[in-house]
Amino acid sequence: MASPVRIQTDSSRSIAGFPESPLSFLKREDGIVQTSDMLDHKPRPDASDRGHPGLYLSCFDMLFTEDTTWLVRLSDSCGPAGGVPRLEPEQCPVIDSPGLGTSPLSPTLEEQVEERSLEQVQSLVVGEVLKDIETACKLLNITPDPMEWNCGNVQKWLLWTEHLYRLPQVGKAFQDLDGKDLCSMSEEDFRLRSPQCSETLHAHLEIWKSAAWMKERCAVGETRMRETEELWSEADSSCSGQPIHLWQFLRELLLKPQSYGRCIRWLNKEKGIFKIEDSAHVARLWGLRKNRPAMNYDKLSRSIRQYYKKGIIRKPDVSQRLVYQFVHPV
DNA sequence: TACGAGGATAGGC
DNA sequence: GCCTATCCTCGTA
Repeated sequence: MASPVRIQTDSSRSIAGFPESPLSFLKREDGIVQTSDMLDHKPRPDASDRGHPGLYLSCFDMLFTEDTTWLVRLSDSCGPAGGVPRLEPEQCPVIDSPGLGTSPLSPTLEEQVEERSLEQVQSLVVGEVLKDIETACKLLNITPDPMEWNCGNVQKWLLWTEHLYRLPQVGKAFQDLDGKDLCSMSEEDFRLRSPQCSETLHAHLEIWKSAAWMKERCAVGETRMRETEELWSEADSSCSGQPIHLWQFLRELLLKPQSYGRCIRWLNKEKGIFKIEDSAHVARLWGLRKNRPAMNYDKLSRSIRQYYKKGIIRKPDVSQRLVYQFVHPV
């Protein structure tokens, strides 16, 4: 299996300085790009073994290591004199592969086809990142733009990031910061507060900032927007201002199989039958959502069973472990 | 050992 | 009062 996508911020150009820093380039020497679905979702020990604070985004499915083969390059070419063309997010990234488009000679047909394929796959990658950030925002009930976060939002994001990358708890080191403070921090600032996790946190924040920048500056693809809005309109509980119920949260996860299909999935959507594939993971997500770090499946399942009496969830006719059924399917 | 069922209690809203 | 978290006992696979 080819190595996963890796994103690296180019330290020679400050991303923190925005706005000239869209998530714009993915590069790899052998010209093979992997989409999120191809990636391993487990933290890979080899990165930490090398002493590299690799980011293994179990949800975002992106990677960050010190390996410079992959590069997220800041584009100052989005438009003349800093102007930004109105590009769809899928159009913004440009694959810059050695041997492709850099030859003084006209590229061969084969090269052109390969370049187009790379662009398409890369567009998928960027699209997935944006989509996953939106999903995380909904689950955490925070805005996608870190600049708008209050201290509580920052803590939620930190919890989420700790969870994604199996980091030690770092919330206390950042408890006095809001989003603006966080975004103004350099990697060195992160290092001062959290020597262990500074690179991971900083890089992850840069991805979020880049995504927020793209969302703001680039016209979001109408199709994707519609799809996203439809998705959320089905199960959006976070916009109502009401506290989310567990059954709503489970339905949210079920409606995003691209993100959570590995931990919870429909067995029979028409009948509302679903299976919790990774009980611990679902419990952790629920704990994150509710700010209950001690949440576990034992407690979550007890809450689910409370729905039996209310007629919201029940066990299916043929009872199976970790399988439940919505009494009133979507 | 993990999961399932359900009683009891506490706390937040 | 409702909802959820938490703790508990007991049973089952």
